[in-house]
Amino acid sequence: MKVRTRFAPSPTGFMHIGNLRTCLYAYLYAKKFDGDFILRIEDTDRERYVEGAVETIYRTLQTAGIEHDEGPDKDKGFGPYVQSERKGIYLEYAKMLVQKGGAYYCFCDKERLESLADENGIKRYDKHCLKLTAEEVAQKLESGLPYVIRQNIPQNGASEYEDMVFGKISVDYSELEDGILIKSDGMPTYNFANVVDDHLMQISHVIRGTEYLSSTPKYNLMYDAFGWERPKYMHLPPIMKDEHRKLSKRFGDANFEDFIQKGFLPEAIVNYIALLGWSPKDNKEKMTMPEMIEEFCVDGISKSGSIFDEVKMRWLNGEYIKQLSLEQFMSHATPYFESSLIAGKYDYEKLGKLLLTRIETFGDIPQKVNFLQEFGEYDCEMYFSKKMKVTKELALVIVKEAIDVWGQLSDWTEDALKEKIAQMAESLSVKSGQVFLPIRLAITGVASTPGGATEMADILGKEETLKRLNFSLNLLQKNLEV
RNA sequence: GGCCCCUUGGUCAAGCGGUUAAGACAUCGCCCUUUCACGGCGGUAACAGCAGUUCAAACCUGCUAGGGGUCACCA
Repeated sequence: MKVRTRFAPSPTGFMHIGNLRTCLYAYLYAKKFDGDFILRIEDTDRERYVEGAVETIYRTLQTAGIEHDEGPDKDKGFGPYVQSERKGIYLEYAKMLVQKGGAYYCFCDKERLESLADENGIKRYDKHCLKLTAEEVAQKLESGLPYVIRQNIPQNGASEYEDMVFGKISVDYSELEDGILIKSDGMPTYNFANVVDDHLMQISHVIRGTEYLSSTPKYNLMYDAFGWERPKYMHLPPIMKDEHRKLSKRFGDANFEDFIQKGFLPEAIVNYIALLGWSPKDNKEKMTMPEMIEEFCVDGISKSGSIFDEVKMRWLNGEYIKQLSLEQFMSHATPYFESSLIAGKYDYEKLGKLLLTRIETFGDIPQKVNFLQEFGEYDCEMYFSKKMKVTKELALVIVKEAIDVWGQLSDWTEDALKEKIAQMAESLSVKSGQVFLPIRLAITGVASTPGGATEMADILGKEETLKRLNFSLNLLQKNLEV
């Protein structure tokens, strides 16, 4: 049988990392077995529908590098792929299920349903309308009474199935409710639509979150009642925000497009989330999509939830950035230079060369380069370095010397600047590191810079460099007087 | 609360009855480097607890604890 998996999001907003991972695994599994990956839009809840959400789904899949074989935009004969456009199909099948005894019409109103609440406030339907005779049902239908169609779950027994990651799952029928299959607005609920669609679309493997783990027996009951073959199930553990909370859309957590905005590379995000809840046999961490497809395997999927760690994703992203060519790097980086304080000033490419190995996300760029524009009072304690044997007193001497020596320099190039530093070190009889450190600090005012003293001086230019050296000289003098 | 499921360092995780219990991120230290980084090397740090099965248990069983999921005319 051909492997066919699907990703079936509901268009209720953006795509968070958890959704994307489910989608990714479904894709990887299908591709691993040369199967089809289908995109289906589950929009049966009209109240939660969010304008533009479908576009977000397409966009996200595309930038993530996940290509669907079938979907609303690619009908391969199993469409429509949007549930709201399949309304008639569900009703037809629901009626069929009623015929087979797997479902029944229910006319109970809200008040009656409310009265069913037990001491815990949990309402369980009491099969009240199952007792209606065919004639009574026909009569009520005729009179235009609002109705729903409910699943008829056996009173006794248990349902069992084999989940690909969790193994044997068994649930007692008594735990299951006669859930609504067709709502009073004629739309199916997820519970019904997913079963009908998965069957009609010949989905072989249902891959979704663990929230469905214990309701799957209900779906199996329907497959059985219809006389359909059950699909294989692969339930995935959740991705957590922290120890207790799941990543949630509602809270605006871990939105894929936000990360792109923050300067993450899509490949890095996809690579990272693939590793949340799954690990390849050889424990390799950095993988391309084809490699993931090759390596993907169910026994590598874990059963417990994993906490989303942005720090590690940043690291991985940094690894991806480091392998970019300067040209590729610049095309990503330029917008971030443009949004920084140095927009329109300085040589982006010169900075880019330095930044390439020094940032983890492109979003780091502004704060790494802002000092070029923003220079003023800073903490003189930074001059003190036990390791380099630098003190504020020594720094003062060196800055003074630099103003003198660099000030006379006409050939403002890195090489020349470097040469002068060597000279200064010699004439002051200190190590060159003891010269570099104070100068770098004096012209930048920050502890960590995208490059060394001469690189920074080169980028700043002679005039600005000298201006800053003088400013720092002053600052140091004042600081030492007190 | 009922039911289903889960539990290896701070985090992601390997492990499938016999291991000095991998690796990665983070953290710490050292080295490299002329300063910022990159890089290299090393350290700290884990089987939730208790019983049982077994010559032998992180791996099997049971209980306890903790955590998650579910119990909608949401998906």
